[in-house]
Amino acid sequence: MATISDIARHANVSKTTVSRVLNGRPDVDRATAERIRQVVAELGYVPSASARALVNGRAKCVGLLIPSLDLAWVLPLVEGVADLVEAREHTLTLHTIARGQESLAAISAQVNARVIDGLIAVVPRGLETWLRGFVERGLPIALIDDQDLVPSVPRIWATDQVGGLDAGRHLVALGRMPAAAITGPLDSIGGRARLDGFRRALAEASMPFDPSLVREGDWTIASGWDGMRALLATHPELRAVFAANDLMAIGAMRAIVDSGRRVPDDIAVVGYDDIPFAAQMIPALTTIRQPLADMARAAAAAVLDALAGQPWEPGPHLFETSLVVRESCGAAATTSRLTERR
Amino acid sequence: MATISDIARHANVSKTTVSRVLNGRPDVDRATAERIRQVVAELGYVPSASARALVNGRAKCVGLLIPSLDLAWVLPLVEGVADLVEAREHTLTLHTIARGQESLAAISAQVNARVIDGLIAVVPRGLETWLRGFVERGLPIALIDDQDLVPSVPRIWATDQVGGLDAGRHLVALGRMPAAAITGPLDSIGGRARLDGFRRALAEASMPFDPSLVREGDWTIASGWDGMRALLATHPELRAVFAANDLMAIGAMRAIVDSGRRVPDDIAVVGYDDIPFAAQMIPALTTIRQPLADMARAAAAAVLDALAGQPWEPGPHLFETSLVVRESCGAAATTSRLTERR
DNA sequence: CTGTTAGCGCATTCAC
DNA sequence: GTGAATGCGCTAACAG
Repeated sequence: MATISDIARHANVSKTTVSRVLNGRPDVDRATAERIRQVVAELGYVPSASARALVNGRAKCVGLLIPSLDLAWVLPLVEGVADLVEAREHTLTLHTIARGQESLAAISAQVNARVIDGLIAVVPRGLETWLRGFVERGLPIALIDDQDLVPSVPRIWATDQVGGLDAGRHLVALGRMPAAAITGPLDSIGGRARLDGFRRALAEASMPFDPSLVREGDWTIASGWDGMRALLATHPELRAVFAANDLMAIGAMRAIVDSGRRVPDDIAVVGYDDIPFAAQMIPALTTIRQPLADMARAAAAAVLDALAGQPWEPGPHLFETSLVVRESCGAAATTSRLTERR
Repeated sequence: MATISDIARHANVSKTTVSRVLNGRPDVDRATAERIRQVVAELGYVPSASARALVNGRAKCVGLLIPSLDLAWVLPLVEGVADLVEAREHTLTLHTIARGQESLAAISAQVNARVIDGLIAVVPRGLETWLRGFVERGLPIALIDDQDLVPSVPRIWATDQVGGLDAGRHLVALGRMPAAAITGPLDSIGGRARLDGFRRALAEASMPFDPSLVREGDWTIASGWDGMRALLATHPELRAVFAANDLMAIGAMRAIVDSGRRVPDDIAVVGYDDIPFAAQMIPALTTIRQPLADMARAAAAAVLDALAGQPWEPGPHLFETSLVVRESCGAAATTSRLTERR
């Protein structure tokens, strides 16, 4: 492997000059610069990332921390982040907390060893302490969908309450009452906001709100299934259900079918997130779309900007949700299905 | 940030000695070692990764190259790799070829800059040249599901033909004839092998093989949908279809439903891969399971072992496929559904 | 415009 | 058992 010294020797200049043209400094003679570039190309020279990292104090690398890849809604996030990080010529490292504390310790080690310059985190509860530690050490961080637990960093968020509202309104407009809700954990901001929105939609329509029509889930398919089964048992007259994420909606759909009912004929379901598979379900899932990839790009941009020395913008960055009407509520625009699949 | 010098000073020893205990060398006095460890803990010292990388020539980092995160079957692969890489105390960088040549160039740059010590690649066609280049530069590589295009590296594979055979046998046993097939690209080894297995199953049962019952897809949902529509148009008497991957199977299911038929009542479908969502489809998809996560771990192990100086085992590593019976063929073990969902 | 000197943080000879 | 010196490949003063 060629080093900067090799280039310097072959081009009859000092390492410094080579370094200058490598970093695009203007104060180099056109001719020498060209000659150096020539040699660089001939020898196929590429500067050592570790040497640069050592001297610059930056590895040009950002980490992405996610709870797990099992959660389908993280995929658009990973894609969005990967996209921007690569475009800005940084490396992306992937970290999950699949192995619990052990994983956290590993990530913490990476941070301390300065292998990553910044972190984009999709925060599960219970990570605040670690994250705060990182912030204190001066690590640029952006949080996606967080719990407001780590203040003074950029937080990327979507309009949860509006989302719940739109979901509820859709069901109301379709006359699918009574409608139940399977919520996210109610000790999470997002979980509460989505439910609040839903309740507001009912209130708008002067529909009574029945607490027994609400089941608290934990974002998993299994909890959606459980919640729906319970709901169906106690409220056989149900006409619709709003699940606070698509995973739970999928679980709910299964429970509905298992009970011998049909979607959407007997029960309408609207989900939340618009994960890639929502459009592939049969019937295709009507859902509240979060612009996950855009949110991810915003998060990545925040830490990348910070690393580039640009103004740091702590606080919430809000993104808009939107209702995606498909088949699971019986109000499908049939043609759209085809479009989505090609 | 504390450096090794700080530790040395605080512990009244030389940097050399600190380095020794840090790297677990035996030739250090018990007491001094203990004292040093003490100081390290107190100051929360963590060695700089870049400094180490520079002097060791290794960054303790391996890259994972995948075509895209949109392909659901890569998820278990990413998980498997992430799992093992983390366990072996390395960093995992993620690379997609979402932006085509540009992406490749970026990855190539990373390799040349020595940010990664090894590479695990899920090889789409068209990458052979790049990959060969990496191999020539001495980069440890493992290939998952490759096309046999890069010889002399470990290649992780599953028993494609057996998979196709099992799928065909299942349909034969169920009496679901005539059965069609939507294949992968027939210029890929895997695509051909799965079809060959399927044909063998028909031959075993002395069923005639009708070429018009075979449609070539490209692994995408859209191609599964297209293929199924064409099949249905020309062969309305169809009773079953074998799709060479789950994505195409999902597309096929949609086409079947769009045509007014039902799965599995009218047409049985069996897929291939067992992606996470296969079990969540309604009806749940019967499929040929590839132990994707295990395969990924094997790939990761191969490059990690190579990096650890252990024997390099080029050539194919074969994994076994297995039939997972769910609902889409009408032969469901009903209880299993619940188990899978919890 | 260019080269000399120094040092980033660590591991590794080689002495002692 | 321990330490002083040297260098990994690169960038950053500081001179000229």
